[in-house]
Amino acid sequence: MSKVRVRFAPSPTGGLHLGGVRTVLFNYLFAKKHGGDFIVRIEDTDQTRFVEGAEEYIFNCLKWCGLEPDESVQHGGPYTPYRQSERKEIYRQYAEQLIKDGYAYYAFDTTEKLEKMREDLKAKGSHSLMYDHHIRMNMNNSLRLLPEETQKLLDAGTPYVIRIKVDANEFVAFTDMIRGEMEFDTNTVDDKVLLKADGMPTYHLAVVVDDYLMKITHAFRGEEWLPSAPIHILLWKYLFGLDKMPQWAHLPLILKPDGNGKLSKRDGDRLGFPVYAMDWLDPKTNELTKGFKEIGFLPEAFVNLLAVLGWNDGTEQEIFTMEELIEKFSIEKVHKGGAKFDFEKAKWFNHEWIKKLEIKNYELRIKNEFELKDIAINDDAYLHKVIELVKDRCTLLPDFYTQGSFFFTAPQQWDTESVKPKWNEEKAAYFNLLKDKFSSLQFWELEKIELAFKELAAEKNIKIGELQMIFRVMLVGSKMGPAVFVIAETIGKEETINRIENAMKQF
RNA sequence: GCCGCGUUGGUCAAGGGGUUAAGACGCCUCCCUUUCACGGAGGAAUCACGGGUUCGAAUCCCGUACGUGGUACCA
Repeated sequence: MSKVRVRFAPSPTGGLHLGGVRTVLFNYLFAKKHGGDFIVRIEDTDQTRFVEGAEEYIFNCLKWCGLEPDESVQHGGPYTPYRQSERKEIYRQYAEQLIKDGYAYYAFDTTEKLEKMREDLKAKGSHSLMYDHHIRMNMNNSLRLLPEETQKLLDAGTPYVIRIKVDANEFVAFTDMIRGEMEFDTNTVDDKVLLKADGMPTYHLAVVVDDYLMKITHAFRGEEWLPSAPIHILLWKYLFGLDKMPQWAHLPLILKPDGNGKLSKRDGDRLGFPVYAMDWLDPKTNELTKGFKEIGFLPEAFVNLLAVLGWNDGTEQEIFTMEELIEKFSIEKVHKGGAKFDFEKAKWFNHEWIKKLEIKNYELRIKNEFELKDIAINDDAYLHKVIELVKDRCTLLPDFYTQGSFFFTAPQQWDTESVKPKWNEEKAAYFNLLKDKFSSLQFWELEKIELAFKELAAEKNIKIGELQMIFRVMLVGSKMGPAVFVIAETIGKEETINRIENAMKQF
């Protein structure tokens, strides 16, 4: 098996959204499955959009998901530096090589000139507004200018960009691992900028140069890159040779649950669910965007739900561990079409994982949920027992508080609405006797409690069902929770009696 | 506008010439439980449209519609 390297280039301009995590995940699964290295490289070629702290944030998200890279900006690696701003000179060198070989050229056009060019084209009714072979000889670039003129402009320090020279009437073909044979007509691609006026490369140049230097064999990215794939193929052809080019896979998009379009941060805000893996605080705007981690998702569930959004192993299995995903993942089975994100189903995955996962894997986080609400946990074994009792009814981690708080603190409010119609002298007498009967119990065990309760009910000839409901409200405050005798057993004899007494004062 | 990609229930999806067109989420009904869940049993709901090819099309081909992405000195 050949060595596989995969690469992911998240934009460091903000949080890490679902689509981004899924791209990394598919990279990761593929690399692990084929025994390859997994590289994460950060794109920071646009300094105006770069946000401080984004790299660390991305790595924290990946770590939480269990997708730690073998090589990265943070950990260092054999191909340092990984940060594009630190590789600036490398890119320039290749851009100039292209010019020398006649595959690229200097362009001195100002922004205003370019705008005018596009307006003119529009006015003429042209279908395309591209800077391409049709118009390049009308523009201010080294193809039209005499060599001396070009040199003069360069010497004078005139701002310029380097553009790729795309020839007309050619076909560029490549095989996509998901989509199969792809073919593009070069007449539909323009002379893209490779090196910007500030000396930074565009994505087009950087991705090709980095993939070559870092010996990338497989490159996964979102479908939005498909239209610019021919530029990348051409650069490979001109610079390093097509035989060294990595294999491409263009992943489908994750779409909004309602309406249409790519899922964005705004949709999460609008529809009330997170779009980022973890909380992201934008240092520029001080705006906080909620993350899946913080609203109470388990990383196992998060990874699972992302993996099966746009991929399916052909069986009915839906719950996968990371190990299973690595074993069963196959890039050919990734879908071509985008998928709408469904938060209800996402929650279902979390519920399944809460039920399935060993408690010790998330016990600390539950403890934290209680402590946030001022309930101190000092008995781990007791907490363990409570988790076991309520986990079937918890979807998100904070549900453990709403479902389990009464195991730690006595109710302050009671559902008197439900109790009142059933409450009378007879029942009051029953519960007074029950208290005595409970306190005389030598062993506080489930069967003994239940037996005592039922015996007394039979003796007094009262329906057990009504009594149970009242008993539950006494212990819990409302009509919820696990079996009532289990609750009584768990909170203990003394506490049970106290709660009966307290509640009776209210009824 | 131009170019690319896509389209199986409300959503995720299996199936890729002959199937009663799987399964999951959600929804509804019932059972369990005199609580809320979990669990169990059922139910409603789908091949975008129009032409071909074929004995036969969800499946292959061509159009159309719709969606989506690109069309930046953003990635």
